[in-house]
Amino acid sequence: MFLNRVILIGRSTREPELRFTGSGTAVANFTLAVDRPFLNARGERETDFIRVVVWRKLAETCANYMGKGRLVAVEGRLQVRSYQTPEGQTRTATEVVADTVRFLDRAREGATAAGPTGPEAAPESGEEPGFLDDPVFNDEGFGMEEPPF
Amino acid sequence: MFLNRVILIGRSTREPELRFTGSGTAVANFTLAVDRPFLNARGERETDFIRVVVWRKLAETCANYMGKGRLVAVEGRLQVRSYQTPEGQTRTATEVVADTVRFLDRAREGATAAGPTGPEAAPESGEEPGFLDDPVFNDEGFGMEEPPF
Amino acid sequence: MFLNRVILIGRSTREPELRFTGSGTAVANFTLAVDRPFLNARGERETDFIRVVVWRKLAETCANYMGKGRLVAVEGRLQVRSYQTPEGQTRTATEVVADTVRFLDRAREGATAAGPTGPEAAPESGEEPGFLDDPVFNDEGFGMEEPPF
Amino acid sequence: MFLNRVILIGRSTREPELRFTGSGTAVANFTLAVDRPFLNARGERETDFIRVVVWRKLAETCANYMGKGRLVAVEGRLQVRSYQTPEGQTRTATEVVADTVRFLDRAREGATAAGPTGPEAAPESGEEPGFLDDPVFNDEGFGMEEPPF
DNA sequence: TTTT
DNA sequence: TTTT
Repeated sequence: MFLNRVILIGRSTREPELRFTGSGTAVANFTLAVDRPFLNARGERETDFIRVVVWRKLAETCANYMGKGRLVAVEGRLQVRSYQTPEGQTRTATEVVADTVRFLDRAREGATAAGPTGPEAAPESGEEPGFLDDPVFNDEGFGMEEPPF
Repeated sequence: MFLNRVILIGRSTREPELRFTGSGTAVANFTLAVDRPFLNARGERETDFIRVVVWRKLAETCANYMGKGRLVAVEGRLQVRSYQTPEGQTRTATEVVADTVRFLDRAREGATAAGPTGPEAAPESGEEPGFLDDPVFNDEGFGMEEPPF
Repeated sequence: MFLNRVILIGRSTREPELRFTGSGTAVANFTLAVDRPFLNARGERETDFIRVVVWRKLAETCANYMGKGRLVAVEGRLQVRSYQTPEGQTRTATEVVADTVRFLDRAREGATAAGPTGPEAAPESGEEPGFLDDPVFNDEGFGMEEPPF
Repeated sequence: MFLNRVILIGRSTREPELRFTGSGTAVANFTLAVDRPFLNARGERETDFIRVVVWRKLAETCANYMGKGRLVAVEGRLQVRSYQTPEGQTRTATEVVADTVRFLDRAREGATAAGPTGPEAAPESGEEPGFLDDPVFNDEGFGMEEPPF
């Protein structure tokens, strides 16, 4: 019996690193800076730095387009994983496994993320995938879902 | 710039412990067992054990009514806190700060949670606050919000 | 540019009616009674009666198991449709297109919903699909999603 | 027994109209254009036009800063209201009662919304409230919530 | 450390 | 039209 839904809007703290599992599945991690909805006792705004994991096509898209500082909306589920430290301690990692990522701003000039196939392959037109005409990316790839019928 | 919303349905793994800050604010922690929405490679269902924190009136309500195994819906925000271990290491704790908790099942006979003022004060009628007529608890207390006008 | 997510917990006001589109796709509608989180000026609790649409396998599951009065959690998107009245007026219908439905209580004895293949085919054991071992139903069928890897 | 949460990201179709109830409570309505997450059978993207209602301080803020075309994130609950047409028919209106609105883009030059005290009072610096330093508006006013302690 |  |  469950429901597990997380929705975040925040800014990426850095370009995600794309890795591959033993069986070749793409996976990427990034961290979202999400401001808290109040000021603390000293009148300062605090920020939660929330780890996000994406898989398959979505991992590749994020690696290509999510430069540092981009504003994104993320939907997913909250996951708590156990792992072993090199010293043999059991530790726990909590992260959002995202199934959808939306880019809410334009990529910046000279953005850090390389684009689909690296800097050399960037389209001359300067068109920026992941914006406007491709409003949403999900696990299955570029912005396409089965319509209701 | 932010949005940070978490919605969970799961079962409480144990009765929350009620504590108080130096300035007397009530706070309670509990863990929610939330099944994952798929079976793993071995055909087993896995579960995330997600830490939840509640404050003030909501902490007291949860301490009183959330026995082990109760099915609850929780709304809140995801928070990442840094803290020091006794050995002086910096570690990170991730938890849901809940602003609303709803009980979705009836309390069990002989439930572990004590009720509003302990077992001795349990109402004779056996009526179970937190169910039916008090369908929602929030930070401010028992199920009341300002209507739109 | 969008995000559109609705999460509801409420009680079904009646058994859904299962219909089929011209091309044979299953579709079902039901209404969820969802209490408002406050009392009105007269001290009464009000209720929103929210229309929900489900498609394909999920439509069949809901038709089979969602009797009147069942407590369910629904996830989906909010949709606004235009349609013509028989008198030729353009009207607007707002409904939640659900992609996930979870049953949060046990089916009642003598429930109205017929079960997978009608009353005659009800399993002798009295086991009630849609509960406990099949905790979630979605568009694709019975409670199975692709795990992360 | 209920949970009722709606989260939307879309663009405002027009400047909200600010009105007041008999007892002087501010209320404003606007419509959000929210693209659907798929293309229809003809390869076109469709859009839901979703009605939103805001009350009190949030109504005033939206009236002041939400020009046509602004990108906003909205959180609230789904409400279904009955009303009478001038011809005496009972009709139903479905809308999102927002408790939080976040502006996700910068106000445009020559924006339609008037600002806090009308066009004449617009700050010379061109600074745009509702952005960056005031990242969120809610029912209670300008971006302030009680911190956990 | 864990719930059904 | 409505659920508990």
